Amino acid sequence: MARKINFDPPTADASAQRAEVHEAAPQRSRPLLGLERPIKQSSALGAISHSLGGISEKVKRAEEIEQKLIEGQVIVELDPGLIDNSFVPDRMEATEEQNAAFRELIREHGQNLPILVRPKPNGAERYEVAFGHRRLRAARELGIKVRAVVRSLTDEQLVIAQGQENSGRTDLTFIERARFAARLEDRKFSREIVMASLNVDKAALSRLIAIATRVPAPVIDAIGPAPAFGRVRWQELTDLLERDHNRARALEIVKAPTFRALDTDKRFETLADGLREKTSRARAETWAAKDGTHAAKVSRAGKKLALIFDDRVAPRFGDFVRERLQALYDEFKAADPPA
DNA sequence: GTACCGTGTACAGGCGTAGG
DNA sequence: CCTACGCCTGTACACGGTAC
Repeated sequence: MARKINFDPPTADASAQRAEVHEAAPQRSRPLLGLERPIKQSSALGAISHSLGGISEKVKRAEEIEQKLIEGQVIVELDPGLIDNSFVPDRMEATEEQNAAFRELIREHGQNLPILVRPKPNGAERYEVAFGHRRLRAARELGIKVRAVVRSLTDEQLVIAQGQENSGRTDLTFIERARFAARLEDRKFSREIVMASLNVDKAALSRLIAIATRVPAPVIDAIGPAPAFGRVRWQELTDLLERDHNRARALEIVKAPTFRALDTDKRFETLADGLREKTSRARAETWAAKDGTHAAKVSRAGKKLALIFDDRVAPRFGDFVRERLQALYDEFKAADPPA
């Protein structure tokens, strides 16, 4: 299990730096409307590391992470127009139905949990969201203020907060996580940071990045988040894409209007099926004897090779071969002994 | 040579679902 | 309701490459 990273600097002046962070948000002269409700001063971010072990429900865990991140901070109401999305996107675009449902939830019950933003590092009078993208979007669309906690965060802290919140909630699909990891890697974040952000170990991170970079971006975009498919199926698709001319074929398949009309999981399945068919057909060949009889078919799929005998073409030839498998195997071993 | 890192493979456990 | 099954996820471990 990868550990959570501690946001507090491990130096002797950690408390001084924390105090600075706490003061930073209220001091900035930004058009902050609405309430300013100090909760309590505490070692908010650092506490994440110690408190999540026994909580089983994912949503509770995500909320706990959020609580720790916003604990001790001032909640303000911000104009969504002043807030930009994270510089590293994570979630793929939700469907309009999902957005509408979430919007209605906010409209009816209000925004219970604040989002986390940081002042833009370039000094402009704008903010950048670490987590709460959906709440922000809903507020934008409803034309209402969004309740937010403002913290000064480094780039590393921002992506860790963003990633850990998503990991806790597990509402990012495998490919969304893979993309997020690859984007962080692209931006030269250390493996340490990316591992902490996604809450994965180095092996898992390696797989995430490998898949996100080996599958062409247009293919991922065309498939979408595919929530029904995890690491194994994406790995399989990645392998399929790297065989023969499957890459070009995949790009053709995803362009088709009929493909785009499917939902995201169906798109994944359709593409995988299409590439599998192509692979097996391309590798199936007929073996012809010297007398011209098409006595067997050889079909290769991945690491498996199948021989198919047709009794109508070469009666009993299949049984003949089967009875001699041991002799063939012995001959094979003698000719090609293991190293 | 040793330590570390990234990668790939195999396996076990958990979870959801279909079928009896 | 129980069981079998398939799939996803986390983990352990081995291997190759690289830095020291």
